[in-house]
Amino acid sequence: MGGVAWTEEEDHLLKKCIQQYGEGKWHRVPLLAGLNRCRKSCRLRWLNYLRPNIKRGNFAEEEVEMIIKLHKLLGNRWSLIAGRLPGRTANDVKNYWNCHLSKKLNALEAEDRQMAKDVQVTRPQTRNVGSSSGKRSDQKQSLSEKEVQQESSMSSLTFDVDADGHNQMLESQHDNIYACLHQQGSIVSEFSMDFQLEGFEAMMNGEGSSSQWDWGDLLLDMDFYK
DNA sequence: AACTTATCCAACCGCCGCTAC
DNA sequence: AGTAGCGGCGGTTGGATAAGT
Repeated sequence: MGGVAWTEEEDHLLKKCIQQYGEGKWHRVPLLAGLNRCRKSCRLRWLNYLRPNIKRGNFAEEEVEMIIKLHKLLGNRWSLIAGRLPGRTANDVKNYWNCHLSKKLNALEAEDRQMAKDVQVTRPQTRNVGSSSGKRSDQKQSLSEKEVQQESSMSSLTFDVDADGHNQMLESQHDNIYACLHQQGSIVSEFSMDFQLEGFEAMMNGEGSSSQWDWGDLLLDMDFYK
């Protein structure tokens, strides 16, 4: 293990403390519980091991598929991904990804790249980007707190993209992303998810490992959520 | 059976953003 | 505006165990 393993006695003390005082106030937990552990260790032990309804054991096929899809959308934002998998912790998801999926997917991606060499790919171009732009986060940083509050209360982003005779619409309101692909007035497929807007914006700005994300990926994901 | 190597996963560490002062 | 304290997050570590030779 990467540190000193927790004993049953320590687990019992921590559980008792949380039951008595509730979650939060982690800085006080070591003192209240009488544990010789730092606040972070206590929090982690509770979240990853002692919390009720934690699912242990192998990941189901549906869970693995979900992780792959979400990782494509969100990158290494394990807590957000775990939030979509009841009973799974961010640490579990991260470990599973690092041990099982990253190698597997790297191999698959290498294969894809090889195949894509001979294929000309046309990506949809953003035509109308409502209140959001590529520099949205920079703009937001320069806004006053009041302005940010006003903006976030409106937060509706609409994107209208033409590609191959299809209209693609992506809309974000608060914590929800809605996307649909329609042709000749009728919806071909729809996609809806309740992510935090901030995370979505980060993706749009190409921050972090999510920079791989693009319209094509989203449309691919729509199939999954049909 | 004994040893080596690979894999798994709980725990730790350092950083970040937020809040209060 | 600057700073300290906090919760939270992702990356990394290293001991336990399984698999291979």
